[in-house]
Amino acid sequence: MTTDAFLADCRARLAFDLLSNTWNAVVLWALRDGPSRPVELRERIGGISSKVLTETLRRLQFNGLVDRQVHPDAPKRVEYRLTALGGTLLVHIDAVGAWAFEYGDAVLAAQEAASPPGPQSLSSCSQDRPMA
Amino acid sequence: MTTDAFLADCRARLAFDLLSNTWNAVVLWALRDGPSRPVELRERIGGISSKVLTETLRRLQFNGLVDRQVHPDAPKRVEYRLTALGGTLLVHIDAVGAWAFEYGDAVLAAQEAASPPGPQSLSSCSQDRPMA
DNA sequence: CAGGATCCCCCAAGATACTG
DNA sequence: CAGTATCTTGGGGGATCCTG
Repeated sequence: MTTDAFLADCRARLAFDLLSNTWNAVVLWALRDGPSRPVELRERIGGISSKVLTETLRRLQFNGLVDRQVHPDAPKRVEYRLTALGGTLLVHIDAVGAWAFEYGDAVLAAQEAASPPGPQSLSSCSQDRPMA
Repeated sequence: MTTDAFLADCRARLAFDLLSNTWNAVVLWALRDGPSRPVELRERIGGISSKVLTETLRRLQFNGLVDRQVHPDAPKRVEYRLTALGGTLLVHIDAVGAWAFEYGDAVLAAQEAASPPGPQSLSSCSQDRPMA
């Protein structure tokens, strides 16, 4: 853990990569309250297209974080749920979510302090999530 | 937290966005052991260009997570350090890093189990970090 | 409703070169 | 060594249409 620590230490990177895209964390978070169907997830999340949701779920599944189940009912019924592994990661995602609740304002304050004088910038929510 | 929970709940999103790019988390992590100069960070991280490092640091600074200090020495000397706010987030990033140490193998196993028969795929590290 | 297939756009991130 | 300026690209992610 001294010189070329990080490249060598790719284990940690692996996890960071897992969270370094727009939807993985959000979708995992959306699965916190139990198995859900895609429609449910979509309305719960908001602003994610069906295509992207599927991609994300498949990606999570590929990494062993999510499990897909098809109930052979009359109208096909699909459910996604966290795997045990996914559950262990969710804990930390939750923690980050909680962090946001506590310090989100501080971040927004810093952003406003940093950005120019622009008077009417305050962001209540919705559209304005400026930069990564 | 019922219907349109997540969009409303943009606080959490704000934090997820903070981690939803390739370098933010890694750089924060690289700052865990105290103030560092860009060169140090670069060699510690590995694989990040000077340009991208600067961009990342500036972005973190913009969000109030990192602090930039210029020592007016003979050869200009710049240091970046975590802010108090950044420290509070680092805790959780650390947790994710630790998670990776514990469950990284499980993820890789899942990946291999999922991908076709391909015999010689085992990834020790280095280049092969397949997908997000 | 689940989720493929397509087309398209944009920008994060890489490479390279230059300044103080 | 710190940082900026350009140019380029890959692919994530949006929109739309179509199927079982």
